[in-house]
Amino acid sequence: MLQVAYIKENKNDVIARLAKKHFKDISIVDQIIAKDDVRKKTQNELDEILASENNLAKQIGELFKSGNVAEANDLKNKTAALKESSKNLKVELEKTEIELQNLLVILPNLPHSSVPEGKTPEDNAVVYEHGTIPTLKEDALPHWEIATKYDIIDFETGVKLTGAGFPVYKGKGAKLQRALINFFLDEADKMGYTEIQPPILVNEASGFGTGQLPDKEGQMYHVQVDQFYLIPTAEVPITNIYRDVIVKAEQLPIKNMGYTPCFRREAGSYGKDVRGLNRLHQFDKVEIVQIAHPDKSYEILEDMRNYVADLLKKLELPFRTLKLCAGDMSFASALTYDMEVFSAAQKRWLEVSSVSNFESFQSNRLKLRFKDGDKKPQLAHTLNGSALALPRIVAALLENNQTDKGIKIPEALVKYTGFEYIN
RNA sequence: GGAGAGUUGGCAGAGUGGUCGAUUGCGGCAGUCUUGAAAACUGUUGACUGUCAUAGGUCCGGGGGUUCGAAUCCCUCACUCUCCGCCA
Repeated sequence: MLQVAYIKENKNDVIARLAKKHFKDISIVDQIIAKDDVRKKTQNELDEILASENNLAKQIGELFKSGNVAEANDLKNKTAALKESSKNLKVELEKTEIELQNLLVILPNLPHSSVPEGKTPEDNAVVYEHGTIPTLKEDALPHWEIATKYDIIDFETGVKLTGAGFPVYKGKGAKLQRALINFFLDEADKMGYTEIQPPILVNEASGFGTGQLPDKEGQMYHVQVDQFYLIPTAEVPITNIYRDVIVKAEQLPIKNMGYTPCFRREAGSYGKDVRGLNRLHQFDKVEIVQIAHPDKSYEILEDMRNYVADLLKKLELPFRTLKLCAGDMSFASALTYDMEVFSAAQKRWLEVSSVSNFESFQSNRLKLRFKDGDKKPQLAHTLNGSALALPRIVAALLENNQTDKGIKIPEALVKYTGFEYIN
């Protein structure tokens, strides 16, 4: 959520940047400014009346105390009219505030100045490439066939137990999952991130805090009897730890990370995108989250994306880093890097990580602030990234590492899996 | 699931209708003293809104009500704790 004061002071810049993000309804900016003016005016009127009310109440109290009942009762009558108008103004103010809020939540975050122009994934800029794309033999298999061949992932049984998109990992498949999770956790730990094991069901306030609610309500599984939501990413609980929190400036940056299963309804997805492990309803992910001083957040974003790149190098996967164009970025992001690994048998790039700086967009909603000495509290910046999501990593590992001896496990993972080949 | 108690400022903890945005202690910050530090003493120390700056307004778990006036009374919801039940 953007701040009204910022919108007012930088109106033209805000409009230009919204346009860059291909936001359609630019008139909302003017509506917000007008609505806030109404809010201020109503607030002022109300405050004046409340001040008179407070004043009268004080006088009445003193009159009663000094036994001057007649005069006190006289003053009491005067309060009736004031109460009436303050009551009306309160209703009006509340209505205006809700309308203002409803307008504010429509606006996406503003793209950073370095974000490329563009509307679709084709406009994303490749900023880094690493590794060579392996040339596989003619009989190379896509990962869903490899999974069946070695009996390590059972998609059909997942359908039986739950439904499509809930695979069952077995034997070396399950061990590979565990190995990847531990590898990712250990690597993040080495980088000074504090490991968090959060709840994987969250309440409505948390869903709102990180922006999944109200707009993406349909993307989360909802436990209706208790009004809980299954988390679509560990970002939700790990970031909401700091909802309504004022931290000390010296504590920044705060670096947290955690492994959780993630649940996404993915309504509307179909075709090759959902084949095999490409898109699941339940998957595992290690997420890294940082809370940063506004002056440092872009430096930190670079650290984070380099960290994710290093992970992919250690896994010996060919990958590229994209800087997303303004039109392809998520609602809340100011700058996003996507990491894509090349899946050799499918012959396509698969997104395995997304690293973003949200600047103060999330923290404004979360009321996540920091305090520098005795200066006024100000909004912190939040950043997060997947480091990493498992399924597509597994897909790429299986497809790219097909050898005569079976699927070769990358060196860095062997001490976690305890085996060198899946065969 | 049943019964009871509670929710106050960074923390602890007073406050049961008026001068309470809130006693006090701890913690934090500043100063005195000291070569420096500790101790001691003194002062200071919430957030939001609003103003050029003052002023003013709002906030004592959330929401609603009673009253001229509510942290304090009433209703309601949420959460926490204790006991009982169930149980990994």
